[in-house]
Amino acid sequence: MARYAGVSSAVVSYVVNGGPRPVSEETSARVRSAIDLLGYRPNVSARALRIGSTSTLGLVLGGLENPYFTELALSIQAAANEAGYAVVMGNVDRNRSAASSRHILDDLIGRQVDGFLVASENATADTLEHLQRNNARSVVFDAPSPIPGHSTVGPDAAQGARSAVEHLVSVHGHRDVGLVIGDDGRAGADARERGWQDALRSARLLDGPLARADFTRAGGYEGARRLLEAANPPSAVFASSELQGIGVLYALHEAGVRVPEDVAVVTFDGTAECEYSWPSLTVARQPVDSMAAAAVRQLLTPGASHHETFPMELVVRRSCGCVPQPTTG
Amino acid sequence: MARYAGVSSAVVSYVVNGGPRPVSEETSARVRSAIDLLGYRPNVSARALRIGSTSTLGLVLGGLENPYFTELALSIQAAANEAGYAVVMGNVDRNRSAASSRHILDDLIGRQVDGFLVASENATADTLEHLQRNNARSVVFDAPSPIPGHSTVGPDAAQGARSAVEHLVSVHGHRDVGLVIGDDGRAGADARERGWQDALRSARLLDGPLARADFTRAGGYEGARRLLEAANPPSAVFASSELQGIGVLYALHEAGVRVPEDVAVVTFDGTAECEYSWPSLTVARQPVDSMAAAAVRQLLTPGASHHETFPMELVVRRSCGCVPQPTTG
DNA sequence: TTGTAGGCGTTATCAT
DNA sequence: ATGATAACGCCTACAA
Repeated sequence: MARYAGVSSAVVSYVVNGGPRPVSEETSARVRSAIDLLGYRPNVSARALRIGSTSTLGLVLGGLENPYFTELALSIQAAANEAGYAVVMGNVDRNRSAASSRHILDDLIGRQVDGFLVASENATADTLEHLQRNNARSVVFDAPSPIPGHSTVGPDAAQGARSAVEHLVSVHGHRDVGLVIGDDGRAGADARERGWQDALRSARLLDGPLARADFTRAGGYEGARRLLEAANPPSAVFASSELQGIGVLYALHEAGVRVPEDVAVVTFDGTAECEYSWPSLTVARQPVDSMAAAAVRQLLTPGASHHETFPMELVVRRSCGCVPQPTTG
Repeated sequence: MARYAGVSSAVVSYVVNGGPRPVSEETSARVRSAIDLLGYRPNVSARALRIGSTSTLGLVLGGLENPYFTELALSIQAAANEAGYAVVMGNVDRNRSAASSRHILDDLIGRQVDGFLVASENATADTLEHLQRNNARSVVFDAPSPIPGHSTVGPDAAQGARSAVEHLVSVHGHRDVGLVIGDDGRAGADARERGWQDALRSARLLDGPLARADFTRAGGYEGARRLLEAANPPSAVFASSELQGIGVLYALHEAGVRVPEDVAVVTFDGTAECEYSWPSLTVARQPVDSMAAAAVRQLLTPGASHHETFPMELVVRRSCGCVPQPTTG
């Protein structure tokens, strides 16, 4: 006990956290030296027990194998640490069932985390309700749209998608732009799909062909295969997630189709992976850092819940045709 | 307080954790029903304070932007959860200085984690010593070689590298295999470099050209550029990390060099990213799951510290020349 | 400015 | 088989 080191008792508490009461410079110095002499560290469990706060946030997130989510998680980490909070990952297991996700929440609740950061894809009605029942603070990130009664943060996905497709149309003159997108069972519900549509319609073009497949590399591959097998394949493709974009590229290469000469590609998300794909992918990039910071801020500052939206930025690279290819083909 | 719900006191403890003392079936049932009636959850902080254990492991790991480390972290998570432990990430920030990494450790120590999983690249003498001084259990993972007095887990990197280079030599007949590898200041110290050398020498070939660069995509790009600029570039390249392999591919494409026809490539690590690169990368794959499980096991089971090594597996794909290319070039 | 003491929710020991 | 009770380490009135 550090108390024996100096001569004081609860004064050490005052010193450790600029306590509610002032301490004379002299004793304060003595305590501090004793602290790092004895290598004293406040016991977080005891503090948590007393205070009722663990300075810990729970991150509920599946699919960290998607580099976009990895980046998001890292940024959230950084933002949380910045604010003095640690992050414990909500047991993101590969095979997430309803039961397991309930289990995850209960574990985190039991650990007395001060708040929950829930990825949109994990924010089922069930989950949100469970959280509310245990009156836990929470914010949903990567949210495509507001969720009544909950704080949400997300990109302006429609705008991002639109800007990518508009680039294809107005700069490169494509008139037939296909879409590879996920299938959440609600056709047309995805903002990315709307953005793609908007861009085409306001250019007075017909909706291009569309392939629904998983939001994975394999899904992108499969979607592109379907597009290619048509009698009249499109001259450009918008892959609505970077992972799919990578798969699209693979399918195109495998089929001997040149990118961007034969088919141009643009995509959505924008991690490091699509910077070093070949060709490098033109992409509507998510403002990951800003969104992460906003999510943590919303979680930590009291106030009415609302939806916060962030603009996406078009990053132009080779796959749309902007950078000349080497003299290969 | 759940105690008022039933009529008992510490019996609830016995029933919650099959306690050290038996409980009659009748009261046990009464307690259990009270528990989920009141939605009671044991307070982990209090338990930790009393018991001295938090059922939490600290993961000290920089560079999660490398998908190999992401996979490793995920597997460690899974293994830890399996064993009933949560994982809190050791504030992996982008700009890790000595001071910050010390700060990370102290935070984790204060949180009373039951043990530390430290990535080899973060396991500086300083860090290890600090851990020992605070008598914290720890294990170093992704360790290239034993560290006296510490538990370590790592791949048999020399064997993995050798098998990749041997494939190039014996199956595809390459006689001039370049190496792109990191620079840790100790030339020749890396087991991957030794494996590459061994494979060449036992085939009675001369050491190929060698480029040292960062273990990143950009590093691989830069290394490949240097190899290409030589008057006599090699006919094959071993990139000693997957990230570098991706960068090598990019540089080759950009220069209009065909892979694998003009230059073959093999690499090391083996996450999903190199499965969908073009061409897909032949790779010596790390046994991520086994290593993660072993690290957690070593950390949790008492016993003398030792070094545990895991064999790597060669995954053959297109970049070495095994799969015929489409009729493009 | 500093010391004393009570209590946060658990578990474990000691009685009963 | 179960009820009381002390103690884990910290924070914070309150007293000095």
